[in-house]
Amino acid sequence: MRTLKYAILGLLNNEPMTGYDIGKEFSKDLGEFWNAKHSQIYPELKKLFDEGLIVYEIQISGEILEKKMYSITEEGKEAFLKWLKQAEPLEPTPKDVFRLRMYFSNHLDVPTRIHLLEHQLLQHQERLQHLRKNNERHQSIPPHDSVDFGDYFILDGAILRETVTIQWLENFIQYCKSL
Amino acid sequence: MRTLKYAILGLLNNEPMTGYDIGKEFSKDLGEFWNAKHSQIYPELKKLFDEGLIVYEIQISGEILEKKMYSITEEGKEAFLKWLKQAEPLEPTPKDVFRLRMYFSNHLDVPTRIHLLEHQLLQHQERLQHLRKNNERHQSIPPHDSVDFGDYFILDGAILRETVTIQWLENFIQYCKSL
DNA sequence: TTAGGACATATAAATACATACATGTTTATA
DNA sequence: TATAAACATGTATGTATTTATATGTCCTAA
Repeated sequence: MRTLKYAILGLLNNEPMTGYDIGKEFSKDLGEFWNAKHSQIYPELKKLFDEGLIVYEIQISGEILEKKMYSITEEGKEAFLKWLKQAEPLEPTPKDVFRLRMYFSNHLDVPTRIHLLEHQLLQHQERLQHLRKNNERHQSIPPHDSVDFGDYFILDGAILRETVTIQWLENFIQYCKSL
Repeated sequence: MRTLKYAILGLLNNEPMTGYDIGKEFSKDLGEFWNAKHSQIYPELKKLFDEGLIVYEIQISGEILEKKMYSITEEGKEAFLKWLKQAEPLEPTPKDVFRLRMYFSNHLDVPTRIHLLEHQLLQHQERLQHLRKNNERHQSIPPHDSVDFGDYFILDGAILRETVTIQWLENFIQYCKSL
């Protein structure tokens, strides 16, 4: 599917950046739904360059440090927009180790079960708080054609997702405590 | 992390089955949170056998068709239970191509955006219906130490997840239509 | 009785991803 | 002015996963 390809093209379609910058983007809100390590990013950038979808310009930081500032080509924009417009069949639901564990939870004694659930709950509460904090940035819905719109959109989705996960966990903790 | 290893051990901990059966399990409710193709299952079974965590008995179906009925060993049970009890740090949030696409949605004209959202919505509605149908099997919460408990638990989570995804999509469709 | 779908197992090849190795420079701050 | 954190780019190796290739048998329904 080459999804990373399009993630990178999409970022470069907004503004030129370095491989390092792309890695940083993946640690922000976008990282809630897509990410890659630099060991995947740099080879992919080379590939996209070979395909003529991006170009770069070497910039000097300080005295000698070279960085490659990548930007998207016309061909790259076309490829990106073609991908962006595509309506695709639903992907298989994403893997989730914790839920796999809970699938087998009948083999756990009740206190251990509660402990695992509460441990998970705490972490989701922290993530939710973090997401809400990020969301404060948006005072209202950003203009639909601004770069911020997508960020607002998926942050909203991430917050809903965490909220419902927390509900689910709390629900089952309560049930287990009633046993 | 060898998660597939534990998914398989967990299934065999419930009852002996063949590689083919394991594949079928991954196409049921469990598949909402973990799955693997047979090309991954068979080599993993060989590996688990080499590690002494499972054994098999050859059974004949019909006249000649051999099938390997796998069952878990004591060592396998121990390994499985040890894994099951572990409280682990939150995994990174799962990748989601559609949300990645929507992150870049400011580059789409509004009708295309609505079309993509509605296409996605329809598919999630179908999945939700399918999950609800599966859930009818459970008249009430199964006993906490029965094999059905985990199934009920994660089905409930899957239904909540789809419900909130649909809410999110409907919300944004409405917003886009107001533009 | 025959054809199609389900049952059954396996390997090969390619892609995707994570972890580790490798090597530096620049900037802010203590 | 030293030092730690952030900036910056790459490769190597191993693991995980998907898609394709390969080869059958068994069962059910028309």
